[in-house]
Amino acid sequence: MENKGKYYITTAIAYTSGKPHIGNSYEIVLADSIARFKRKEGYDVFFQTGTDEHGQKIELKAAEAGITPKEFVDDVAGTIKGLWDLMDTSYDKFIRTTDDYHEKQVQKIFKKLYDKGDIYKGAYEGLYCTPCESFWTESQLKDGKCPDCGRDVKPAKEEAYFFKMSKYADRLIEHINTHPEFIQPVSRKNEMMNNFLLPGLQDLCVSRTSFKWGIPVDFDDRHVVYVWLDALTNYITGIGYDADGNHDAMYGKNWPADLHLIGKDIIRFHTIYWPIFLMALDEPLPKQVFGHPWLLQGDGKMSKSKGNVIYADDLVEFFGVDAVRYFVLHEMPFENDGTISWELLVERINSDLANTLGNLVNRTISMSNKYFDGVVSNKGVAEAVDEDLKAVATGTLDKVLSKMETLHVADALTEIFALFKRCNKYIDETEPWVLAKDEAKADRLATVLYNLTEGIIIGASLLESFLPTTAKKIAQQLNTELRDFDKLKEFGLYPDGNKVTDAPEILFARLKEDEVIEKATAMFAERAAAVAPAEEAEENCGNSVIDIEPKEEILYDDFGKMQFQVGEIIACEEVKKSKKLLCSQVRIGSSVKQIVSGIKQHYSAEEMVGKKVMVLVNLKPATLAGIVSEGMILCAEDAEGNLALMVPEKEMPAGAEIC
RNA sequence: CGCGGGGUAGAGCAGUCUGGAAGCUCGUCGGGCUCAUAACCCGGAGGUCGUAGGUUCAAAUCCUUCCCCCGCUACCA
Repeated sequence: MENKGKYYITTAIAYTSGKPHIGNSYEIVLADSIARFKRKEGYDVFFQTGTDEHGQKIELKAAEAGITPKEFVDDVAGTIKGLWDLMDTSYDKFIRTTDDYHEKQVQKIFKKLYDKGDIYKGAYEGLYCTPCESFWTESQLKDGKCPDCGRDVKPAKEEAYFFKMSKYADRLIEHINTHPEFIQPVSRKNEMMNNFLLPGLQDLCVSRTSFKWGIPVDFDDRHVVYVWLDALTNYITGIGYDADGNHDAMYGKNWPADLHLIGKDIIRFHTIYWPIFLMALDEPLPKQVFGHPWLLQGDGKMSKSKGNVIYADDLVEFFGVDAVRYFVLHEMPFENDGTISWELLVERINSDLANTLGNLVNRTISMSNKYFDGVVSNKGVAEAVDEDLKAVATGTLDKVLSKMETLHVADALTEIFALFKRCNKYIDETEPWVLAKDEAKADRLATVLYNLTEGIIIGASLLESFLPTTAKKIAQQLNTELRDFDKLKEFGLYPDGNKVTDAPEILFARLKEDEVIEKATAMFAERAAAVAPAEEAEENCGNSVIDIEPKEEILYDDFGKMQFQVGEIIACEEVKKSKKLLCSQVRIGSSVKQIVSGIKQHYSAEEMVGKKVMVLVNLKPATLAGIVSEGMILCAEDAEGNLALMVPEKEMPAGAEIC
C-alpha cells in the first residue's frame, strides 16, 4: 500500500466530572473508524484522545467525595480510558491535562502570549453566584438566576487575565472564507460568522482566581489557567509541541492536525478561540473541524434519578462491542441529531447484522460444508448473473472511499451492506440447492460458492475499519486474511481449494425486542432504586426551604416607594420569537397596563387570562423584545426555577392595593 | 423583518446545486424459496414532495408569500 503521508486526527478530550454516557462515547467510535479507515487507505495515522481534568466543577465533586481532585480525576480518567478500550478504539495517544509535560507547556504558552502582549491583566466583570462561587454570563442564567442553584446572582469583579481575541479576528475571518472545508458541516460556519465573528469578538478570560484546581500561572500564582487555553492546547502538547521551539520530531511531522472531531456544542471554541491561539503562537491552523451532531435518547430525557442513562458498557453487555459500534455509526446522520432507543437497537441489529450479514456468512459456509466438505474452489463455470455480483463487489471500494472523503460514515456503511445484500440476492438467483441435485452441475455450484465467498471477504475487508472484530471473525471462518484496499478491486483472490471452517459460529444472534426491553427496564429500576435515596435527600433539602442571598436592609420609605396592586389579566398572548415571554393586558382599577413577563415556560397564554395577580405598577416602563412593558407581575420561584404566580387568597377587585 | 438548517409513504432519510416519469431503509400486505439465524429473494399497497402563488413545454428541484420544527443569538421587570 502506498504511503499517502501523515493523518493526525483527534477527538475532543472528555471532561472528567463523571462517567460519559453513550452520547459522549459516540465520538470516540466515530474517530476510531475514521482513523482505522485512513490507515487502510495508506495514511500514517496518529490518533489522539484523552481527558480534560481541571476546573472548579471537579474541585467541588472531589470535595463532596472527600478525596483530592487528583484522586478524583485519576479514577474518572481510568473509567473513561476503560470505556474507550472496551469500545475497541485504536488511539495512539491518551493525553490527560494533568500530565506533567502538558502542564509545563501550558504555563510556557501562557507566559509566551503574555510577553507578546496578547494576554493582559484586567478585571472579569460578570454575574456572580456566591454560594456556587461561579461567574455566569447573562445568557447562561435561568430566569435571571444561577443555573446551578437557582439563587440570585449579582454583578461582581475578579482580577483576571484576558486574551485579545479581536486582534486576530480579521485573519480568522479571512481564513474561514478562503477555506470552505475548515468548518464542517457548513451550517455551523454560518453560525460562527454571524453570531460571533462579524459582530466583533470579545476578549476571552483565560485565568481564574476563584478556584485552585488548575494549572497555576507561573508568574502570578494566585491565578490558574482557565479551561480553554488549558484544554485546547492538548492537541499540540500531546505530540510534543514546545513553546520555546524545541519541538519533538513528532510535532513537526503531525501538526497541523488533519481533523478535529468534536461535538457541535464546542464548535465555537474549536473554530474561533483555538485557531486564534494558534495564530498567536505562529503555528498553522488545523485543516478541518467537524462538529458532529448528538445521539439523543428517544424514550424520554436521560436522568440519573430515573436511572435510565445509557452507558456504552451497558450496551456492550447487552449486544456486544461491534453491534454497538455499528448502531452509533449507522444511526448518526451527518447533520441532524440521531436517536437511540432499545427498540431501534434491536431493529438495527436484527435486520442488518443478524439477517443481512450474519446469516449470509452462515448460510454460505454451511453450503460449502454441506456440498464440498468446506473446500471452496473456483471451477470457472461462469454465467451472466455473476457479472453483476462481481461488479458490485469490486465497485464498493470507490463508493465507500467517496463517502468517507466527506466523513459520511453512515453512508459508507450503507454501501458496504449493499454488497452483502447483493450477495444474498445472488444466492437466490443461482439456487445452489438446485444445482446440488444435479451431479453435472457440481462445478457450477463450486463456482457460485467461490464467488460468494469472494464477495463476503471483500465486504468484510471494507467493514474492518468499522467493525474490526466482526471482520476478523469472518476472515477466520473463511480461513483467509482481510485484504488491503489495493486488493479490493480484483475479484478472485480467494485461494482456490481453500477450506472454510466446519463449525461456523453465529456472528450476531437475533434478538427479541420484548426480552431486551424487559432486561433493560429491570436494570434501570435497579439503578433508580440505588440512586433514589440520595437524590431524594437532595431534593427535599432543596424543596422544603430555600435560602437566598440576603439583600441589604431598607427603610420603610424605600418600601413605600413601591406600589403593588391586584391586577386582572384580561388578555394574554405569546411574544413571537421569544421562548420565555408572555405579553399580558392587565386591568388595574380602571386602567389597563401591558406587561411582558418571562413565564411562558410555566404558564400558557390561555391559562393566564382571568387570573388576578400581584403587580408592581409604578416600575418605569421598559421595552422587552421590542414590546413595551409597564410593570411587573410577581412570582415565587423555587430552586429548580419553577414559578408560581402570587394571587390573593380571597377574592379581591382588580386594583386593590397590596400593602 | 436577527442568522442559519429543515418540513418528501406509518417511521427514519436521500433526491434540490446542474428542472425532465418520486427513490432508499425499516414496518405492512401478498408471493417465491428452503442453503441459512422463522432468515433470504420478488412484488403490491401507501406520498396533492409544509402552504399559496409565479417562471417553464416540464418544478420536490428555480423565484415569491405564509405556516410549522430545530440550532445559534437576544429578550427574562
